[in-house]
Amino acid sequence: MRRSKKERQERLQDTIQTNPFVTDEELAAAFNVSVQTIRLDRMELSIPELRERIKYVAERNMDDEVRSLPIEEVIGDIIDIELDKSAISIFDVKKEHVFMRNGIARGHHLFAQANSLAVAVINDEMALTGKADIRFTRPVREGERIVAKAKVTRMEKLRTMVEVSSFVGSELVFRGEFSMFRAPAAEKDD
Amino acid sequence: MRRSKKERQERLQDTIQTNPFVTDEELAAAFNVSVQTIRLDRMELSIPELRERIKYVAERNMDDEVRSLPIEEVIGDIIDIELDKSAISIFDVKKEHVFMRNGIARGHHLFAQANSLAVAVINDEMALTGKADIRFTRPVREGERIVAKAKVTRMEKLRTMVEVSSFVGSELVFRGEFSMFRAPAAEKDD
DNA sequence: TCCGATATTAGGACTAGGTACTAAAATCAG
DNA sequence: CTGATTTTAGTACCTAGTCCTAATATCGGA
Repeated sequence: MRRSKKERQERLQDTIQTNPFVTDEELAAAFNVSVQTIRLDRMELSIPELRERIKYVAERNMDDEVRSLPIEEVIGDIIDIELDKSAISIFDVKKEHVFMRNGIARGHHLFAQANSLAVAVINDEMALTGKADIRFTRPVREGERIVAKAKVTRMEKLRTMVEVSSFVGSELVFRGEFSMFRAPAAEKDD
Repeated sequence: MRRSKKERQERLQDTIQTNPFVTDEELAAAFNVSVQTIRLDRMELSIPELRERIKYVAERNMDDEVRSLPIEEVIGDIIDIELDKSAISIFDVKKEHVFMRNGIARGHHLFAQANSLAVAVINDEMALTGKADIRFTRPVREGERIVAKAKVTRMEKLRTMVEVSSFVGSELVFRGEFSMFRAPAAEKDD
């Protein structure tokens, strides 16, 4: 064993994540183990086979042209959602999100996460932000994980109010009140 | 012949175009010919096999992801700026900025342009957004050009108020009032 | 109507990149 | 040193094909 099984599996996951097009054979060669070991690893990690991975990526691409607002469009990862009630997403602040000069996250990323979550929580064909009242309460830095919590506070015919609070640990870093328009059907075209 | 070979091949091309995920067997059933005929057709039309098609779509998707994710730098091009007074930037709404299903620009891009401009107009080492009161007055669509105009309305010791109005043509699409903190220089890192 | 050309179908051998399973061998940990 | 864990090996089978040969079906013209 070059390294522990655990480490290999972690790196495997990583490798496949960044390059879903890699075959078991290539992986076996890369990690210097047998193809069967790679397959066992994949099974333990529930990583589908090459063709399924490729298909998944391709399907997501197709969706771009047809389907409705998927999870992929949300900034940050939704970890919990109850439509028209509440939702939680996390967003890891990386180098590309901060000002170079001071390492502080640019406001629009926090806004994007919150706004995105406000859109996602709405249980309708379409949701658009009408108004927003937001407040950045503490700068967020690279490496920090922002947990955004959205709560639907009021639902009217056209307008839905969503309150989003974002935290790093237990500290509030952002708060926003979003007034969302919901459109049950298609166009309100110009 | 159910129909002419020519017609079948045209429809075949069409079918595969809109649904690259279809197998030869499914196509054979659909056109009521044998699988072999479909394969001959594909060959004559130089249409690759299912897996190659899927792979192609998936690869395109990978490219997309790499280029669409980072929201970097100043959002929009600044075309005029007078520090601590006013600034103007333009932002062209492209496919990657809109919701797939309705072609309407996602709010955070408008916010990002405005916020970015509010930061840029501040003549100091550093500027951070403290509060913002924003309003989306009209949906913006793919292909439209947003002109954001920022105006510094009040300057206090720590706080600077910036008003940003964004237009498409002569129509107001977004308005925001930003309360910016300038250069508390956040003692920590760098 | 028959003839040749074109079109279609059938079948076999082979491929990649797997799954699912069994079994043996190697390695680790107490 | 023993028992459990991990790794490797090998088999049969799968899908969605390729490539190739050969037989059959159908059409269009003299």
